[in-house]
Amino acid sequence: MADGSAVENSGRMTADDFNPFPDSLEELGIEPESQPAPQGEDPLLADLTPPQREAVVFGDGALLVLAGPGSGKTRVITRRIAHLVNRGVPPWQICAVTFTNKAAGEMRARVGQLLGTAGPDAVAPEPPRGLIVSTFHSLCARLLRRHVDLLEIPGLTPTYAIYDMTDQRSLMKRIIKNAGLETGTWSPRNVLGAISTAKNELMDAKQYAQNAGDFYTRTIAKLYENYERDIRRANAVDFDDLLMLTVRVLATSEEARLSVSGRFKHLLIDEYQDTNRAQFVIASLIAQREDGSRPNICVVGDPDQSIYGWRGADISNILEFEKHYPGASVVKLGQSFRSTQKIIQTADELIRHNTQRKHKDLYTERPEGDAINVTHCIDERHEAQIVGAWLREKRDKHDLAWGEMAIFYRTNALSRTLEDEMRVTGMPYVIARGTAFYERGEVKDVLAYLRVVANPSDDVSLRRIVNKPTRGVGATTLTRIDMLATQRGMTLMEGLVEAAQGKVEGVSPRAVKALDRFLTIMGNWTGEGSFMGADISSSLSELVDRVITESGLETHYQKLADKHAEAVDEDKVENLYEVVAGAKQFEREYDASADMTMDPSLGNDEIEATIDEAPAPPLLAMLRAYLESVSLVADADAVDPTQGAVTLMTLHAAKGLEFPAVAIVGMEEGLLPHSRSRDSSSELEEERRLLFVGVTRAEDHLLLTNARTRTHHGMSERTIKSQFFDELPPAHVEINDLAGGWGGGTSQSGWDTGKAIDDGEQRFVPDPEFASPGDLDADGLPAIGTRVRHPQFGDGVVVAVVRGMDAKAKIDFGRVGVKTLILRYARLEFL
DNA sequence: ACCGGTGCTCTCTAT
DNA sequence: GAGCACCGGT
Repeated sequence: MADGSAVENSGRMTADDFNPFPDSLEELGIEPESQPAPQGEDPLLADLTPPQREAVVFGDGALLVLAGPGSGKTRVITRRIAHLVNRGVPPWQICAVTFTNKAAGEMRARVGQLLGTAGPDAVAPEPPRGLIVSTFHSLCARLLRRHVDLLEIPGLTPTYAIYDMTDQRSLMKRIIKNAGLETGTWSPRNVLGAISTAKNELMDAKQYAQNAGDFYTRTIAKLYENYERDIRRANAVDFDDLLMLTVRVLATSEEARLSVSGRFKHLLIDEYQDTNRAQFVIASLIAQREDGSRPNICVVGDPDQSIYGWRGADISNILEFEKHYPGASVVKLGQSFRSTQKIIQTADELIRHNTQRKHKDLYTERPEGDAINVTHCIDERHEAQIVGAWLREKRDKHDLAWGEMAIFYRTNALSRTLEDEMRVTGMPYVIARGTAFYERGEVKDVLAYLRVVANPSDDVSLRRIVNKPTRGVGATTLTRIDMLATQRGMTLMEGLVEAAQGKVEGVSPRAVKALDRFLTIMGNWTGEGSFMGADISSSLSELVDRVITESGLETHYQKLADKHAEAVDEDKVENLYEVVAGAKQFEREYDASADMTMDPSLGNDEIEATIDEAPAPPLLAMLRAYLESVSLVADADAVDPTQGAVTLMTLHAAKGLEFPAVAIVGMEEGLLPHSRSRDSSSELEEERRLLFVGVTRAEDHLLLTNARTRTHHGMSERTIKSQFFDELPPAHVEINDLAGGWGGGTSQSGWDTGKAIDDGEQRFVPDPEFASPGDLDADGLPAIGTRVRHPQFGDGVVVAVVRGMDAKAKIDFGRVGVKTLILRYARLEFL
């Protein structure tokens, strides 16, 4: 990768965790682990510390590994898997669960390497066939696909779609409106949040309704019921359903549970501190032994790195593991092989400020290392420049590659300024946002077509494409059909079929014709539903290719590009073909056996046979598997240190990774800790753990920055530096104040600038360096803190500025309050 | 039915 | 600063 080019890392998911093995492990950025072992000693154990070794060789039963950051937990899991296989456990009886597809892929590659007897010029050894290394959601999607019929939920079949947040919102929005409620007071986001929490605690709509007392929860209960009704009618499940319905399958069907628990004799779970109630139950049900013997369950995690409480993660799963599994053994790994002493001690000092925690000693034998660099910056652009300069210095002076550095932030919105800076200065960068590619409109269009092909009931996808490209089926037509369909309890697709036959009143002849054409195209792809028609594509990528051309999407986007002649529109056409390419790659890498062996009717011999030679899957099965893998792509899957670029990502996505140099930006009250955690000490502690995770990703160099003013809501606002700065050990920190001092303490909560100004705190006294009278910037806008006089409101202070055509300033006029004025019109006098 | 413009709202993390 | 609902012109 040449300097100056930004890498667009789509993180396009291929055959998810099937077998995308690279030619060499170095390509994946994985260091070969095996080292020459002393004669006679097991090479799997040779370079391990005593506690690591204990965890690897631990026999049957329950094992909890409490692993501090950088203590080699991935190493322990992979060695343990390899050790089990060497001990004679058939690989297909082992199931390991990780947090991301990426982590699963790497773990599988490492196990393959450990077990391979490859000589110097042999190709990279493959992991043992049949070994399952997967994420909870992938595993559940696959299990559910095989067993869903056992649930006997009307409308839910193995071709179900997986609805992401956008799909859910669009569905919920319609439900709220249909219920006669305002989407303002009842925001889809909040309603779905409540439903998600309920599902994570395994509470279905009925149970939720039974517990609903007040008006608010009763309304949510009603919406929950309607949501369930509609998502089932669409033959779809959401992310939480994948877990909840898997629990239901395993809990209600003896056959399903026995087929899973009978197969997986060893269960290993990574990042156990982030499991929720549903995941805990799934693990218990899989691990449960029929003969009453002790479950072979090995969980690895670190309570101090629990950062998904907001998503239902229940830290007591790991804290009370010994209670759940009496007689469980515990191994503690406290020694870090990753970070320098200063970084470890800084992280340790920080996390000690959490009161709700069991202390764990962290230590390292690595060198003392550099001091942690804390730099206070003027604004976010300055901050981006500082980070850029710091990274460049790391490359020049410490000989680091771009791929060995990363920038973390609390919210995705912060990436923009950093991107701009890196583009301008020609520093190669990658944003770890695996879902980004699939969030593009044109890509969603193609996928929506494919989803409807696989599952005609998929209401949300059908609405998206029925008139895209425009074919004369407008809002009026659709409303008519929708009303009829709802009345008769049909799916929207069934309504369209009626309408195309001219059976729906109020649908114009023109629209009837358009619908007929639309349905004919769809029918051609699916072989009229049989998926085996004469005119049907034989391969997945061929189908995708046909969908793009025959739907009219290609022409539509090509016309757009011709009309505007802009790169953005050209990209859209390119992206359509990228989907075809992705499908082709999926085809090549898809291992059907992983799906086939989930069949509960298979005996051990049959599983072995299927693993050895899985039959080619029919097109529909292939399409399902492809859509499923696409739905389950995670942002962190896009992390690839071999791309020769600096990686930008959220602190959440950084979990489990490590880099020689790490910069964490936006260390401000309201951002880190986030404003939403202000009123809750447990949430504040989670914010602290989030920073702890970020800090402990660093091997050698760490930079922490904040900006004195930051653009927020399109407004430039004054900030307060993060209270976490005060929790770092001064001896290890080197402070670099480039923002000209910070008036006032950090203990005040005052993220809202307007409110804070009203309390007259000293910190808002304009800094002379920035608020010198009449001080205007390059855009002719007053700096924050500038004193102004208004003929009507009197004297005031600029507290925020909005750039753009109609530049506005938020001005605090004391008694009169804070006003937002359009600078062009405001009769302002600068003092 | 479609398209472009304007004005409004809400703004975290993510499988 | 983006996504959206709404409105008026074609």
